[in-house]
Amino acid sequence: MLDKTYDPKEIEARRYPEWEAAGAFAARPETAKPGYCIVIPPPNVTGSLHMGHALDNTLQDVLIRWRRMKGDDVLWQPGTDHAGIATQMVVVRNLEAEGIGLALDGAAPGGANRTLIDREAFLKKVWEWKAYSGGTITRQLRRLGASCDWSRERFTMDDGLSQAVLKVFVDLHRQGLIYKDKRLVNWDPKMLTAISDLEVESREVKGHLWFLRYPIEGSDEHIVVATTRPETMLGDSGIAVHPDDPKWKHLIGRHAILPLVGRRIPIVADDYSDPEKGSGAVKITPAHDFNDFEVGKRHGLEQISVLDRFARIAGHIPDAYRGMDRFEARKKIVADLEALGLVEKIEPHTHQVPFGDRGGVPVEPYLTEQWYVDAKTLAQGPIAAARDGRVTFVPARGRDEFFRWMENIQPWCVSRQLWWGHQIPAWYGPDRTVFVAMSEAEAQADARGHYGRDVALERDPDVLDTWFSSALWPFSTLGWPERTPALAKYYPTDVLVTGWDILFFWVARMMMMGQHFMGEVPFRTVFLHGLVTDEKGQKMSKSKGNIIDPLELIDKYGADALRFTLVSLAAASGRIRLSPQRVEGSRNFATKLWNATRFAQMNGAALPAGGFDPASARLPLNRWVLGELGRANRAVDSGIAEFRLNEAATALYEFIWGTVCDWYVELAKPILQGPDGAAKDETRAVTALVLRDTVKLLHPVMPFLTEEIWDKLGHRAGEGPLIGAAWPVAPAADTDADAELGWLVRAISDIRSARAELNVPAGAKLALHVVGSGGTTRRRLASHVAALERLARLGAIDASAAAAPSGSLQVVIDEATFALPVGDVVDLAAERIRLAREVAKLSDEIAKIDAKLANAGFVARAPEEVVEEQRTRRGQAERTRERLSTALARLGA
RNA sequence: GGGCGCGUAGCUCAGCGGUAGAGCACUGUCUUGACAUGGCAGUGGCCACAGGUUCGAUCCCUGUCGCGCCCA
Repeated sequence: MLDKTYDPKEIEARRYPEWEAAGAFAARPETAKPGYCIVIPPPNVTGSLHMGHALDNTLQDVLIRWRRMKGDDVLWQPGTDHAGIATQMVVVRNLEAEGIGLALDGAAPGGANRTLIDREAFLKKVWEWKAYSGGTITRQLRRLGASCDWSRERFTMDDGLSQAVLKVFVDLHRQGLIYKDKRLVNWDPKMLTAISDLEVESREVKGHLWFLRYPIEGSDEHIVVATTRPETMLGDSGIAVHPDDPKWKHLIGRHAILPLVGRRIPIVADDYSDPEKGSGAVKITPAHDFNDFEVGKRHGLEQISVLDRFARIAGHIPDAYRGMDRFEARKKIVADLEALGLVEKIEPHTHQVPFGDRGGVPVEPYLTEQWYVDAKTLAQGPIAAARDGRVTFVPARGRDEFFRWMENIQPWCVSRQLWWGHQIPAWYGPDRTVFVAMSEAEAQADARGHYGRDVALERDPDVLDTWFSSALWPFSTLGWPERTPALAKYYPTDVLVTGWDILFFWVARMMMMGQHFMGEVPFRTVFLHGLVTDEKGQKMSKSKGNIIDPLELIDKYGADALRFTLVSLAAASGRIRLSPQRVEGSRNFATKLWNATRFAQMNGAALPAGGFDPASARLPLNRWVLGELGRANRAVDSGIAEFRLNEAATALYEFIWGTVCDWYVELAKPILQGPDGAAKDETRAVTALVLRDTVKLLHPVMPFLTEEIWDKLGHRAGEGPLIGAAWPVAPAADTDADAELGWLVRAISDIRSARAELNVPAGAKLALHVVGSGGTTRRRLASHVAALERLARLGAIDASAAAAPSGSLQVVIDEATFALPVGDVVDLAAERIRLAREVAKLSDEIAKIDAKLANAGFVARAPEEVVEEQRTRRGQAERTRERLSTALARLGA
């Protein structure tokens, strides 16, 4: 017997290790079963589970568990990525606490007795950290119930995956698709590395707009430029004005003399300048601004770097500023210009400033040599695949977003100035000739061929962007470059589940690499979901303090409740507002099923030894619920198959709570608690069957609860754990049984409504006199007498009364009028009002339908069945209204 | 500024050409042998606004207003 209350904590702690130990999550590539594969979007090894992970992985687990039950050989490939910057930061911070720093060129010496460690020693520390703390998030995924094949867990820095990274880099380089270039990058002056667009976040900053006057050469005139970054003026190499700007166009072709520096810089015409903004003239600093870089290229302007990698003033600049921090320099430069009378005005100005999301300081556009991937060329395959449907997006508009990005793609900067990551396999000769090779030995051989002798080679110190290795994830995790059986069976994978936010950064890159190296798309479907926010729709963030921790919700309500909630909300477009209240509701749903199971157990629900064929059920009640089970089965199945997981959740909720608990269980009580016999045997069998299949249907969404019930119902003994059970067959519906139970539900509901409305005491048993009943009604009354008595609180039933007793409450069900004498328990005036309102409601409906039918266009053009339906509805309403009017008349005016 | 999405019950959201739905909240009532983490019955909606297409529009089209996201 089940405990009185459902305790998710205890169940979940017990069930997961059981599954894992039994190998229930393991893929079996050697079997003949068709393969189904999802690769996990690898979380950062430094990460811990947040709500976004909870959603993403719940959706994946639903798909995986469902396909597993449908008979596929599923592989949910788990793992983590090495998160270059994040991990290096974490470890550096830990080392700092121990008084250890990195022996980086130019690193601040820090405290006097600080130890500096070299690259090799540092990497050892990182691996030590990983061994100790790197498993946090995978442990947390287990608490969520994720049925990943942990025996195949991968890490982007593993030997195999590193081998894949090497090969990809070397191959792309040989194919001319990786090259070195000097361009502007997002430079993090705190982390001292280039970072990707993804690692940059715009923050709104209250700053100023400085209007600076630059003297025009050979004249007393000045040109006024507006800038948010006066300190970069040291690197100005031109001024742009709009070609049609009446204020400045006369200066086009002239030169200005850069204050403080004395450089002669040209004034050029470029429609990048907006005459409406600022002063209409823009100072151009090609080495320190992405837009200026482009403008500079168009006009052949010099690229003058005036910052070093710490964002200190450096280069060909007046010595007065040398070595100053960029923000100090800003103050001094503005003060110096003011002293010269060259500051026209200063306006407060709010603007977007790019910050490094790890370092937390403003990112500097910085001119450096870096390694680039020719993304434009690699994007052609993915664009074609999305166009011809080899890859589909859910929802479909993901495809348009994908095109927009892919068609405007920029070269991808893949080098990072870090120690933790895949070191770039490039070696430089004494004259900086570069040799890219799989190993130092190969590079040496190449160098010997080039120079005609052995030379000393120096390896490129940089590492690759973490996304570079993540891009290979769908095939590197399956063993590539080895041709493993797993690779053969599971590539292309089936679905990639992720948020909109990394569609470009990750999905696009996996497609580029997958198609280039495997010749096939990495996945068939990209399933995109929204961002989880708090209940006010605010993005969760530490600084706002509105983070809802999934683990806290799991502790409080259970993983199943959290999963059910997330799946229910998965259709919400854009963002998913999660409130603990909603999770509480899902926990209540779990409790409801738990208690229905208790009821079944207490009433001897069990499948007969030889099994039970649903088609053999005789009782309309049982035939009806089996039909409903079949409908629920199809709704859940198609909901998951078509990625409308919220519809699957709704179907489960309605079936379990609305159909089974509210009606089937209640209607079955008289039988189960009545005399022994065929009806009782059948109902016990059907109850058991419904419950057995229900937990199967619910299992992908609520795995723990269902596994527990499955076990407690005794199925585990014969059939093994639920996780490995087969998806149930949907029983057929029976229209006669549907009609009969529909009638019964209507009769009970209508009687209950009337009673409640007239304040008939809940416990009062009323006699029922059915007037005008036809044969079907009389037969139905006879077979459901016990249910009616119990659920509608009735006493004696007269199925074919000649007339309604005076002082009756009256309810019309089809052709019959159900009269329930209430005597003086009830105020009959209230009943008259109630009936009159019912009549009025029907009259309204009839009038509406009449207006439709009177419309010649409707009758002529609407489909015949729609018109017919209106006529039928009108007829029914009319007949019901007549009977209600008669009932009303019977009460006297 | 460019692109996209969203305005449906008090709140959070489904639905998306032919009778407006759910959860939560709220009201009344019930300690009935599965369940008070519950039962039963209710209240609550010019489906943002204005045009258009259509026999018919919450749903399709156009515009307006409001909100959000992404890219500049």
